Amino acid sequence: MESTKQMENGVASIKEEGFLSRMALNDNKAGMEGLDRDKINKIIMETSKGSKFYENELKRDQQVNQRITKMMLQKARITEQQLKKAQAQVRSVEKSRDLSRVIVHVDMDAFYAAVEMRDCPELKDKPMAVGSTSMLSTSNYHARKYGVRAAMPGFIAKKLCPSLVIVPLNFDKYRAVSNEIREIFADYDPNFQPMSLDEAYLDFTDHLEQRQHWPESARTHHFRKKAEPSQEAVTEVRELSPVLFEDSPGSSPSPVGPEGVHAPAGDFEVFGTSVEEAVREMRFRIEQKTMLTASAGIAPNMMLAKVCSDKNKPNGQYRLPSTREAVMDFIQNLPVRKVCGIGKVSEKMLNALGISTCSHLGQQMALLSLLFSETAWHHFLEVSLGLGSTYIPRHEERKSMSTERFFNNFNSYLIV
DNA sequence: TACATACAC
DNA sequence: TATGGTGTATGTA
Repeated sequence: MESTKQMENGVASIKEEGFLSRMALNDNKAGMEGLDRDKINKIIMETSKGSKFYENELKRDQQVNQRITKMMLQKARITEQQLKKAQAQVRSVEKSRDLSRVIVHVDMDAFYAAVEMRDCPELKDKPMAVGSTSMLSTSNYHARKYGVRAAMPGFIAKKLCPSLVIVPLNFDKYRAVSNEIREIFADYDPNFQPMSLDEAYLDFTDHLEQRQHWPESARTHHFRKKAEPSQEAVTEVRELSPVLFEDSPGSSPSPVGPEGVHAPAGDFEVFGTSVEEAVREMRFRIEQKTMLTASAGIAPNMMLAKVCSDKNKPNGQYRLPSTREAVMDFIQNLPVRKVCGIGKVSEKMLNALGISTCSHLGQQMALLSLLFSETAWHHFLEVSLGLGSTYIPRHEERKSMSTERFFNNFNSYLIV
């Protein structure tokens, strides 16, 4: 009874934009909190109206709406048997919970935009995006305040922010930086899994075990060398690191960590042996090597680590403790849309059922078993319990990305 | 098997 | 003027 009531409330309170939700701004990204969605969406709609693209999106949205009405018709009363069956599955899947691994998700902050800002300091204080007038790949945090974000066409972004500077893509540069950060990743997990040029999953478990026996010297890392006396007046190099966000958490704030970390007084810093310290060290090395910042999430599985890496973005990290209680707590109010694999369509369908957070998901497993395929349902079930993969497939095992392979071959071909 | 849809980057 | 290109996974005819 209680759950039905909650559902009705849910339906009533869904952020009302059932109309063309696929076109609306997706502010599900760091640096986009508290924007005037209505105003932004109005501009997006007005600019898009009548275009071929708009008509197509309209059609697709209606298709999804049809799926939803169909689903609502199927939404018969849940039998006691289905409820029991769902509960049994929950218990069984719960038993598979594995909290023994330490998974890290690393993600460069506004990657392409940050590279361009690094190489052209004039861009630093300006709202800018990388891409073209027809499509943007990413935007800096300045631009995000205007609602300008990745996957938005440049001409619409220009309407939202007339002073926006659009820089064309320099893939060769991003690829070079990517190689640099991957070298660092490999020191922590030789089998790390890159998801794109700027993002990877790492299993830190083995590294942490080794690390406990490491001397300080192995945990000491130097700041990028300062100006040589012979060189022309180069100011403190750290200042060259692009400032992404005014109140950025920063990567080296902890003057005294839990393990009595050395304050970064000299030109080096000693990192501790905990996970946090190891990850902070990795981010420090990335910043020193590339002058770009990364964010990271630490959790017992990939699904959670991914969500965590977004939590203190940019230039921050977040660790979710490896206890069932901490995980369930974390999941509680997590919007389903934040979960990797749940996109705009799934979100809309779930919303129609009054489900917007992961705890709602858990409350409605019986109903969902009625309306979704076995695999989709199983995914929802795992999400609602905060479960995810704890095994990161090694490099060779991965289904190769053709572009990656192509470029690697291309490079070696050039070298020869 | 072939095609469509959803999703991610 | 104008809304990517490419890969994986899944569902269906």
